[in-house]
Amino acid sequence: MNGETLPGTTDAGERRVVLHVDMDCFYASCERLREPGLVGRPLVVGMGYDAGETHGAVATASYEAREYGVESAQPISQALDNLPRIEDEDSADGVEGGYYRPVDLDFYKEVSTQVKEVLHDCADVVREVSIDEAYLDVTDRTSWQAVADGERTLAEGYARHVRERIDREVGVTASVGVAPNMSTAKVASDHDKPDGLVVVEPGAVQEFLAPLPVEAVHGVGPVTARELGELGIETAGDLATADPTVLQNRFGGRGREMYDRARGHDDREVTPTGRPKSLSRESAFTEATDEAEAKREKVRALAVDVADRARQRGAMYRTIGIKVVTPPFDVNTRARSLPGPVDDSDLVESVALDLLTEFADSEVRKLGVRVSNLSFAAEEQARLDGWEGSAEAARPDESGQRPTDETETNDLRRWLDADDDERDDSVSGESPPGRHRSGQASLGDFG
DNA sequence: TCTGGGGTCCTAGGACCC
DNA sequence: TCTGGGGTCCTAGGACCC
Repeated sequence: MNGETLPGTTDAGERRVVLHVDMDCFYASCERLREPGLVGRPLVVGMGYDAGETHGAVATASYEAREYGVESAQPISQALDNLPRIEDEDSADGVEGGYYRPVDLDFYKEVSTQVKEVLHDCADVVREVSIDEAYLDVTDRTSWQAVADGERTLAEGYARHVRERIDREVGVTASVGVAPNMSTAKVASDHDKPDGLVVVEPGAVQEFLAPLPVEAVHGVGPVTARELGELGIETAGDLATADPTVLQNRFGGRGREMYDRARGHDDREVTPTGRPKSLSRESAFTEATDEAEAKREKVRALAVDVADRARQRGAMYRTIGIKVVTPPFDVNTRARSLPGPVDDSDLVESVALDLLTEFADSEVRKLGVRVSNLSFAAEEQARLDGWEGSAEAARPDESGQRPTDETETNDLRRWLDADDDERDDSVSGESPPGRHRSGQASLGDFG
């Protein structure tokens, strides 16, 4: 192409080549990797499911299982109605039924790591979205240039190569969407699953999107789709030709966003995966309970879990919250922010339990604990070193701890020591002590 | 059909400050 | 006495995604 651009692609952004890689029913593929006998059979992987049980929900169903009406997020009990479990797997040949396995996230993460290694090898910038999904910017590795037969592009060949490498080196299949921007690539990868490859060239974006239902647009879920339907907007094409002012008035910032997406406009850069914003753990009761000690026990366990995970990832948190799901399915959240970032399991536990007291008498079906307002020690330290301009001030002393402001330290100490009533007063009355600047606050630091 | 676990981003109101 | 507006932080909830 000698550096020329196709008609209608004068916009520099249109020359980008973005891949969206979406692993096909990933959990099921992982199970088949270590249990090849499951290949070609209906397979259901259940979350909160134990072998032989009926509780939990479907995390992933293989395409063979989907034929029976088993869907993601379905209760296992319902999946079993649609697809009876094969009880005697050793003599299951020719027997009608499905195979059920509990989720084994650690194993799936190992497989995911192998896939991500291939992806990072194939692209300069990789944004990992989840365990089984990523965006790649491969503009510097390929282009939209047509190859010999004029019907394909270099980009398509490159995407094919990425897919084949994943299959060959890891042994699982992926669907790949190729487009000049992220949102279109995402829709493209969804368009032909499993084992699909859909290429949307810069000049063909609107034409590709127009006939799709609005739900195909990333960010449009069931609630928004229903509201759009009331406005007579059924397809992405309808959305693309709707009045953006009307959309904005009705949906706020999201309105403009879905309008742009439906038109195939998306100038977001593919940026590498960032730090998490929050960490949480949640767990459901087999049956809703109003028993206070059972609830407290669960919250304690979740708190310890979350705090552990935060520590493993080097995260400190300034906000601790709980989630309480009451029947029929009401989600309540409560949160409390601390004066400074901490890394303290006991504190997560005590704050979470304190927040739970409001629900002491409630019937509860599910509980969660979350930490947010995260900061990461190494990063924070580097930033502070830069900002404060004084490496001396920020350097850890011999005990490995950084010098801290004494007033703030005492304030935080007092805040932490205060019993609930006092703390409530200090939070709602006088303002709590100022944010702890060092970014290193930990209960242990003040003992 | 009584609904699993982990996230993200946005909105809206109130407190508080200038 | 009545009268403003802007900005930030916090909490709670909602929609969405995988």
